[in-house]
Amino acid sequence: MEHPEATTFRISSSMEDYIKTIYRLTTEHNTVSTSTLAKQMKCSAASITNMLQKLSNLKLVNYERYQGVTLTEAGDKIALETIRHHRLIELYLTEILGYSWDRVHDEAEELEHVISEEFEERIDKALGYPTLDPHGDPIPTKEGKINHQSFHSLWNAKARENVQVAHVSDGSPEVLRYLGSIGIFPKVKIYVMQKDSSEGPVRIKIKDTQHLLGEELARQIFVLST
Amino acid sequence: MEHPEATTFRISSSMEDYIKTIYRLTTEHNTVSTSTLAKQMKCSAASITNMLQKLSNLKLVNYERYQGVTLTEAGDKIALETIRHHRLIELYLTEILGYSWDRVHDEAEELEHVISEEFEERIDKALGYPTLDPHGDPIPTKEGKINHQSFHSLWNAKARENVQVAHVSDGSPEVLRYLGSIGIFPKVKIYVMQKDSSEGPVRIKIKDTQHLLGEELARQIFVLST
DNA sequence: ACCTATATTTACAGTAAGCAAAAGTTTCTC
DNA sequence: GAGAAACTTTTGCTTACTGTAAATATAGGT
Repeated sequence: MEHPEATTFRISSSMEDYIKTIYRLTTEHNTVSTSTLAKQMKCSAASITNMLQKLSNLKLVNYERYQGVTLTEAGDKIALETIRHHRLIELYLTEILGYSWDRVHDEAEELEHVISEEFEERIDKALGYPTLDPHGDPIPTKEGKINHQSFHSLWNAKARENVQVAHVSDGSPEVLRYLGSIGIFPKVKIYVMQKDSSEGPVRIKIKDTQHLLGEELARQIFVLST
Repeated sequence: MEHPEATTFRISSSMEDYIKTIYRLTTEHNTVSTSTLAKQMKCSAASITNMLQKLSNLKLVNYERYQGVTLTEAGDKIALETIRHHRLIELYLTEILGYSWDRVHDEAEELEHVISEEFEERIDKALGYPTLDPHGDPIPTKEGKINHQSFHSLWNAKARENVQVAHVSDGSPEVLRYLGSIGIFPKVKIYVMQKDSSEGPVRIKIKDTQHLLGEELARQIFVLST
């Protein structure tokens, strides 16, 4: 039997953004510090502390002063709902409305907080119940399940390896535009030609065309060995 | 030569809602009172005064204490932009996403404040640059032109008149569901059979089926004589 | 172990909304 | 045209979020 445990209080857009960011950062490190959050959210550390105290009172995060923060189960659920909205919207914008993939993030960032359950369901259906967003990131299910897959980044690939793009970071429009221009999208096959030192660029081949990618770029491309 | 006169300050969702409401009410009466606004916006008169002062400082409304309010040209422009968003979204939700017409208002009310110029353009295009929303209300152009047409309401129709539905009020989901259930939509032809006193219901025929409509309902249906 | 540098929190202040109650203005009525 | 009623504004307080500056806790180096 399910135990809905419906949150009775109102969750603001702002709170959703904090929770989403905490979710992302706790998948990389076990716990998140105030200053890390401040940097990510581009706001002062004091504001972070303030919000963490509020979220802690609402039992959405586990928070002890000076000790960093993690999400509670309730917080996790909210994070996944918000991420589901975000990624469904991103995919809808590219697939149905013809957006280029570097434009969808900012639009989704706003829309994700206001769409209704019905809107979510209808675009999910229109998209054929997809599992990946335009950048290759998994879309959580309505029940809050998500496929955590840890790919290695192209930067760590070995020379003479055949790989397939799994997903790319969706943070920077410039990066996405460049990657698109050289044909890097999820599912695309790449041959790693050369990877000399740990500092020099990686040389790759996509459909017979060679490219050199610097560290910053290569680190944002996540691949699967084939 | 155009004179863009771009507003440099930030217009909040809340301000857009006030402006939209003032717009609607000034088409019915020349000037709008604080209390009328308070009733429409379901908030206290004090809050209205407060916001009118703010909007007045931003030169979006003409406001003199105790004397009611109207929109300035800049305010009018914002109202029309917001209404354009609202109506395009409503139409998109019904035409493309399959919403029933009684569900679209609340969703549009939220979305209208957050969509980008690009979103607006893309749904406009997807809809084939439409001019009417699902309730028959005109969609302002991007330049802020709108077809003001004053129809008479079905309540004032004469017996033995053939009329065509032009638009219906989109305020109440219950009303819209009922009207939909008896086949009343924009463009539909109605024959007014009987209209006795100024109080009794109006008897109409739609596709050989008769219906009786009370005053409150009939007043929300606007028609064109044919 | 102590002292300093860094990280975090507290305290206080500002903006944007909102409401109730008090005070002020207009309008209606006789 | 004076008083009452109705409406509007002012005042003062509340909530939500954000920021700066000062205070405090933790952690690293010797």
